[in-house]
Amino acid sequence: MVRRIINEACGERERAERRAAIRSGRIGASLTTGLHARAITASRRSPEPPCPCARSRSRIGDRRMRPERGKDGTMGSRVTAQQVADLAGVSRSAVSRCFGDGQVSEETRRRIMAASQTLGYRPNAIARSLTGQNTGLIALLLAEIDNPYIDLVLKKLLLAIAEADKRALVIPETRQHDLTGSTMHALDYQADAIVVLGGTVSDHVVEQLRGLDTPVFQFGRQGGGLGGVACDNEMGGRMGGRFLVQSGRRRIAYITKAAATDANRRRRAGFAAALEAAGLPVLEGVAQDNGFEGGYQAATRLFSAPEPPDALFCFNDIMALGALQAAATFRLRVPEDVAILGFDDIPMAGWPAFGLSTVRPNLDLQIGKLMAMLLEIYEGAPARRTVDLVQPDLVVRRTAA
Amino acid sequence: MVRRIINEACGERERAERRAAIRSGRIGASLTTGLHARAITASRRSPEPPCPCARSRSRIGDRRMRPERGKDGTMGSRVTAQQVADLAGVSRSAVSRCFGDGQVSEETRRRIMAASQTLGYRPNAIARSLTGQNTGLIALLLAEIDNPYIDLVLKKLLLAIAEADKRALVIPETRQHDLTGSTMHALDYQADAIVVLGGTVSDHVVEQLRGLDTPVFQFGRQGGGLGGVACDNEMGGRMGGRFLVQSGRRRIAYITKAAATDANRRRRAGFAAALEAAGLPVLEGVAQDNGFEGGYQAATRLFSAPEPPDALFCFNDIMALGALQAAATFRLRVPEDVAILGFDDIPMAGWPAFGLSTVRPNLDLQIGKLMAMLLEIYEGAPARRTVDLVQPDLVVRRTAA
DNA sequence: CTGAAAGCGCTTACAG
DNA sequence: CTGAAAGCGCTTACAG
Repeated sequence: MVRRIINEACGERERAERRAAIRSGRIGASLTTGLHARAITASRRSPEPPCPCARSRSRIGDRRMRPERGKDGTMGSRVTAQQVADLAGVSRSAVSRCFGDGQVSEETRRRIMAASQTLGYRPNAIARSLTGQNTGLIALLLAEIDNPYIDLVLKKLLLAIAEADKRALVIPETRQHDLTGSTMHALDYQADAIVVLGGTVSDHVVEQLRGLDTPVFQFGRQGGGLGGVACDNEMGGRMGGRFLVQSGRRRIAYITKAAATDANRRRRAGFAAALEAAGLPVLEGVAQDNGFEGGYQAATRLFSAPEPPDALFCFNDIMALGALQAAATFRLRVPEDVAILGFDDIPMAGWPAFGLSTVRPNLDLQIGKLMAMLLEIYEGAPARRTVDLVQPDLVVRRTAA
Repeated sequence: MVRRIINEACGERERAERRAAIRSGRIGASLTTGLHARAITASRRSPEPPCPCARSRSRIGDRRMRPERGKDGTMGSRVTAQQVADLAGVSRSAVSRCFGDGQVSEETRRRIMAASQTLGYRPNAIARSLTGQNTGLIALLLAEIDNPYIDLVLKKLLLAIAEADKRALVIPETRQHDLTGSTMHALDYQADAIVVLGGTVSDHVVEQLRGLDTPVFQFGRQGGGLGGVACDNEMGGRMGGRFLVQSGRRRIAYITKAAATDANRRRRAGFAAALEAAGLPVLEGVAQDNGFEGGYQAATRLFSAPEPPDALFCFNDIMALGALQAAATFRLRVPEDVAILGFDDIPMAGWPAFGLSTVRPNLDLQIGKLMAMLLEIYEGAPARRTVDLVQPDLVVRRTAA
């Protein structure tokens, strides 16, 4: 055992005296006394001879080279709970309880709120995170950064997270099979959960993420033992295939990039099943990429064949738009000569210029389910391990009817 | 003065003894001794009779209901610097220095790195933020959430921020004239800087942000006394106008939504100046919105007039695409009958389907300049107060030549 | 180069 | 309901 002598108690005593004074009405809790309170605090912090902490304080105060108080009287976020406590004549604990979910008397709450108002106090979320139950941060791992569908997902998710009063730490992950150092750093912020957006990330990365002690969810991706939500891609493929078959098409092609992402495999499987049920083969349309050019070129190749297809089902809308352009180049009438069907229902698909028929994932429902899973962990529930599949809708516009 | 007796020193002594043992070679710094070290730590934390902190610890340990050690041997991020220090036989300070920019001897660094490796230690960024110079967080205030150009900006900025080893806290701001509570909360995370993306946010919001003690920058917006970067919109407007004039157009319209955003005002001013220099008037094309439909309808109205324009300069590419569609509806040849010019050069503009001529902001240069400003504040420089204008380029494709 | 101590701004049992 | 104390996981002068 060792005894240590701590000399900050004088400040404590001053504070207690002041509290008594405020309560007895000898001093009012006004801005003026607030300044007074600050003077007391300061004297506590740097007794003569000036103690080391004074040096340290000023350095930190300096670090952003801004005054403690804004020119317009609003305070910067440097006001601390102690300052509020001093001005209100209560303890720091009371202030904490008042801003947290603790019990505070009406009178105390009133004083604290008034003081906070005056000083412009807002609790430091970082300090809160260090000691509290959670950080309020949700890390969004953006795997497919140039997928316009993911753009949509990201925006809706950002809105939903803000709505739930959480914060989004957005991390662009440029590697597919490993985590970048930048991502690792972002993960050091103790996010309450991680959401992997998009289907291109490898199972290995998912495995790495599972090694962390943070719940991980996936959006638009299945497998890897992670919970999450996804569009029922197989169902979507089946819906598309069935629709084309029923509208009398016989030479039906599926256009996609060769790479076997999970979403692609499933859409294709459902599609193939639908054609097979009708005794039809799947014509192959291989694209260089999953973008406009890819769709354009794959369709061009198909249209140049001796027996061109009478229907195209494209892995996504952008490719379908490329295919649409190819059809125009070949002077094919859409949908009379060739039906074109996309997937995703990006905003552009609905533009009158295109009138693209497509399979629309129920994005809002997916986001809703994901948010529910996310919020469950704040209730102390263990992270889900299953992927919730959400059924898409067929949107019939002009390009396939 | 008050004397306080602190009983944690026993743990300290044990630690010191152990350090000596490790150094003298009596114990090796292996995984096994690592577990041993943890046992010591544990005994320090809960001496018999079990002290209160044991309770508190277990609660916090429980809070995520995960074991201290993953099934595959990887550690969760719950390993602390103290554990590494114990295993390496050094002080917590040494570990901190090793992961920070402090001075550490080669041997010490080796031991610490080995121990960290074994335990899977990564410094807790939140704790670091609380005590360190900065948080490494950059708040991105996303004002125009459905502007596809801002999508592009956001992605590039996310990449640049990750590249600079900073983290992006992305905040969707749905209100134009005030900050939402959600945004206020996000700002409580002590971001090192705030970047306002997009031009639609009001000066009042900018004023509120300036009240915080965090440097604020703006992207694609001028005024309000905030530093930042923006496309030289006036110059862009002038380039567009001059180009149309020089290609022989005489009845030139400017299409935009009536609302007077800053970018709109400037583009229009430059454009009008170019036409005026040629003695030409600006034909007005008023749109409902700044999207595809808006462009389509405004163009439709212009084409229906007794003397339709022979050139359209649109506020942005999406509107220009709408106008292009309107031209097709009117069976107008582009560019022979009517030239169409956009602004932004979104990826779609370059698709062969459109071949949209447009004014291209130099996005990479803008991002580069913004990042430079952002990084300056980490050097202790005061936030810049001026907006750097970056000159755009004219991209001539098929719709105006 | 190194360790002990103090501190960052909060929260949370604990004991009134 | 309230305050004093301990603690969250780090960093950083300070004094060797």
